[in-house]
Amino acid sequence: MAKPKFQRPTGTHDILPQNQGYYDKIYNTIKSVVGFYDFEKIDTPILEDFNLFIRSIGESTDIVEKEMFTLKTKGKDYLALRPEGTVPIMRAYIENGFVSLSQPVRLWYFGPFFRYEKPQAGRFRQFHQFGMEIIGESDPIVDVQSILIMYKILQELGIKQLVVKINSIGDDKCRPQYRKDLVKYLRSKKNSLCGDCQKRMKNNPLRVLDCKNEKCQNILIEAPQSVDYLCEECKKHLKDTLEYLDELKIPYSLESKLVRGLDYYTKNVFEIESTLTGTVLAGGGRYDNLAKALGGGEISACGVAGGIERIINEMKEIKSKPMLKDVPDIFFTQIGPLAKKKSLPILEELRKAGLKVGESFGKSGLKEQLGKASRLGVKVVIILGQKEAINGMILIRNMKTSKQVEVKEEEIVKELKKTLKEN
RNA sequence: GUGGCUAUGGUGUAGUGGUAGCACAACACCCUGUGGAGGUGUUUGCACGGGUUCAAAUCCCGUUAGUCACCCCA
Repeated sequence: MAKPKFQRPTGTHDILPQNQGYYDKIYNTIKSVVGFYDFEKIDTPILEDFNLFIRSIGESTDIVEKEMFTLKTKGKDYLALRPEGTVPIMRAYIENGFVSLSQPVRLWYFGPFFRYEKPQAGRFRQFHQFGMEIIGESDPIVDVQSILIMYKILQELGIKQLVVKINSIGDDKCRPQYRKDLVKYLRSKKNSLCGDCQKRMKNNPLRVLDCKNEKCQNILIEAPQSVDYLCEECKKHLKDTLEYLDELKIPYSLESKLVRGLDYYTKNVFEIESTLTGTVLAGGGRYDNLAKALGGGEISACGVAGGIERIINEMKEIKSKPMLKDVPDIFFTQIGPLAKKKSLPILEELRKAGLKVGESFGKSGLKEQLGKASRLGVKVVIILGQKEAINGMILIRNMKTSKQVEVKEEEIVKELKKTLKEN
């Protein structure tokens, strides 16, 4: 590397032209799928009140404890770069009075998010997520719709080897008892747990469940499982969810140790994983307590979010093609100063007529210009030379047949359309 | 926050202590009037800072950055 004076902050990326096609393809795929399911797009600010996230995500979660980008404004507001999408949307739902709309409200989003973490595969400080939230509905069928929609989007992007991992972590009625028994069990084995887990036991005991330390995993084999503690309501919710999934023939596995790091989840939590690479491409769940935590009412909701960069990695892995750049059909060449002067207005005329035209005005040699046209693979080249410019004529060259005709300047649009049609 | 690995033109690479090379790309000219070519030429580099040595791209230390793993997560 030279020694650039400035470089990107750690964990951020320039999305280069050659990668834009992936973002475009994902965006368009989402748009077409969620459009069918009647979702509407929402964009929330990238900056939010810092406390919004503490209230909702949980004070002792990693996201809040160490992963937020925060800043103080000149007016002394304490703000944070949004680390995830669900909480701002719930805030917007409450703030904009969406309770009075017909429920549920279905919203989707696509945009950048920020977490102060050490970058590694599929994880950056600025990354992109998209997601869907269904707010104001408690029926498990919308949980399944969330899963289905995400599943279909991934499939339409070419990612077919997928499995849904699902669990229920209960609600306010049944989770406290489970937590109590789990802590009791863990405490009895405390000395065999890893250091991290001893800490988690206090702050966030459910998190011990997905510790990857082998010793901890061995201890957890005997640990109480959340599904055994579910109250009638949560149990039915999970059972219905699984039945709907069976009906859709979506492969899933019940993962008693799946928890997820955000405090606002209740009942169902799930992840969609690539069986090819083992990467979690999307995750989500139900969050019936979030609205209340933010000062709204009792509002049931459910959502799912996907990581764009992880999906792009996966697409590259399986050679799923990005969206292709659309190339012009026509290329404009000019020779001589008079032709050059006339070329801009003519080009404008062509643009207005809806034709896509390439050019290389900086070049003067016809050979070079034709060469570029040829490389682009255009079908038709317009040649405006000195002689033609004086006579008010213009040449249309068919690149396939190498035949060219001379037409009047004012008939250029008509003649071009005719030539394109013939090809 | 912890640990492993890596760092040579724009890109991809060779160079294991002794003259920094190759390919592609870019640009210019051959060439202001007809096709992806060719020829000729030009530009661009050892991440940064220290140390060892007669001599460092090469060995050592530090920094920075990248990457991978842990933590956590999309």
